[in-house]
Amino acid sequence: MASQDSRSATTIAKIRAAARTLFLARNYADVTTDMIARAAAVTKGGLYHHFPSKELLYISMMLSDLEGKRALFEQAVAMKGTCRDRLARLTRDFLNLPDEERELIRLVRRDINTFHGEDRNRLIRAYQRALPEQVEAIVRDGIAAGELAAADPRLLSWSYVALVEIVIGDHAARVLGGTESRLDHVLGLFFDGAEVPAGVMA
Amino acid sequence: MASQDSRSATTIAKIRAAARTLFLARNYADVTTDMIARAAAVTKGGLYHHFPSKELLYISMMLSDLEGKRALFEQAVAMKGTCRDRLARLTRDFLNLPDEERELIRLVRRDINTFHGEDRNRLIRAYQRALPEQVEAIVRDGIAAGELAAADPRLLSWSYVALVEIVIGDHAARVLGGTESRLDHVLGLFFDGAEVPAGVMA
DNA sequence: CCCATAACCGACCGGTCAGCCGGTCGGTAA
DNA sequence: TTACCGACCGGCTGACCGGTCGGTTATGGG
Repeated sequence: MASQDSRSATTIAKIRAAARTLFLARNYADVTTDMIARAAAVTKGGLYHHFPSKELLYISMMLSDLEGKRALFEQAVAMKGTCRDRLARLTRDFLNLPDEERELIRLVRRDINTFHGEDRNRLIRAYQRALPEQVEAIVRDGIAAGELAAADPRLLSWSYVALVEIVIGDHAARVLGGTESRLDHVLGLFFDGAEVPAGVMA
Repeated sequence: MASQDSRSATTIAKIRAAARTLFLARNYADVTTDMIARAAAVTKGGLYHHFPSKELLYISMMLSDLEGKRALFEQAVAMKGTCRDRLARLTRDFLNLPDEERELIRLVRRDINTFHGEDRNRLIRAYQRALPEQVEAIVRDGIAAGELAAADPRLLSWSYVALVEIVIGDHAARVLGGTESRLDHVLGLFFDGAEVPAGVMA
C-alpha cells in the first residue's frame, strides 16, 4: 500500500502542519513538543524520530513555508508591466492567501529573538528572500523606470511591506472591506501619500 | 542616611532597569527571575519582596515606561501648527530617545502573546494611549483641516507608526544618517508617497 | 536601648518540559 | 522463512525555573 517513504512524508507533513497551527496560536516557549505530537496524532518519540529538536522543527516548518511564499511572489516579480501593477499582483496574491499562511509571516518577527547563531540567520535570510527582496526587485525597476522617486530601494520595500501588514487585521477589514479595497488603500498610500492631491479643493 | 522608603524606591528602580535591559535582549521566557535579580544586584527573595510575580514585574516595567512616552508625545499633540509640523515634532522626539527607550516600543508587539486576560488588555491599552492614539489625534485634525485626504484615521496613524519603525535600525542609519534625514524621509513618504511628483521630469 | 517592622537573603520545593532510550511492529528484500 | 530496517511508541529523567519561606540585617519610633 503506502510505502514507508510516503508514510514518513505524511507523518512529517502532519507534524509540520500541527506545529504551524500551534505556533501561530501561542508563543514558541508556550508550545510543548507533547502538544505538537498530540495534535499531529503521533507520540513524542515519533516526533523526535523525524526532527532532531524542537528548534529545528520550528525552523524547518518556517523554511518550507517561506520557500512556498517566495515561489508565489516570484511570479509577480517576473511579470511584465508597471511597478504599480506588479506590486498590485504581489500584494493581491499575499492578501488572498489563507489566513493561516498569511499570518505566518509575522511569526518571523515575533520569534526571531528565540534563536541564535546560524539557525537565526537562516530564518532571517529565508524571510528576506520570501518577501522584502521580491518587493525590492520591483521597487528597483520602478526607480530605474522613473516611476518612483530616487530613494534607497531597500528602505522603500520595507516600508511597503509594513504598509501591507497594516491592512491585515480586523480593523482594516471593518473600514476597508475585501482584498481590492485594501489593495487600493495600500497602493494609494505608498505611491501618492496621504496628503490631499494638489489642485483638488473640497 | 537613606530612608527605608527611598531605599525601596532605589531597589525597585534598579530591578525595573535590569528587567528592561534583559527583556530587550532576550524573549520573555528566556529571561529568568534569577538573571534579573543578579543584574539588579539583589537576590530573588529581594525581587519577590517588591514584585508579586515575573509577569507583573514585566507589566509594571512596561506600564511605567509607556506612561512616560505618552506624556512626552502629548506635547506634540498639544502643539499648535499644521498636521505635518506636529507629526514632525512627535517623530523627532521619538527618534531622539535613547536607544533602549526607543526599542522598548517593539517589545509590546513581540511579547503581547505571552499574556492573557486583563493584564494583556492593560498592556495593549497603555501602548495605544502612548503612541498610536496620539498620532491619531493629529491625523484627525489633519483630515478635518483638509491637509490629509479623507480616510480612516486609525488606519492612517498605524501606517504612520509603521513607517517610523522602518527608519530605526542600522540600515536606515547607513543610508539616511541622522534624525533629521530620517524625519524627512518618513514625512515625505507619508504625505507625498513614493511616486515621482507630477510635473517633474528627470 | 528596645522592639516592631520592613528590606533583603538564599536554600529549597514543586512542577514542567525537552530530549532519551529500550522496545514493538509492519514492511521489504534475499 | 529469516533477517533486517526504519517508523513509531511512551515512560522516564535531568535540568531548569518560578515562586516560597524561615531566617538575618537595617531602620526608625517610643
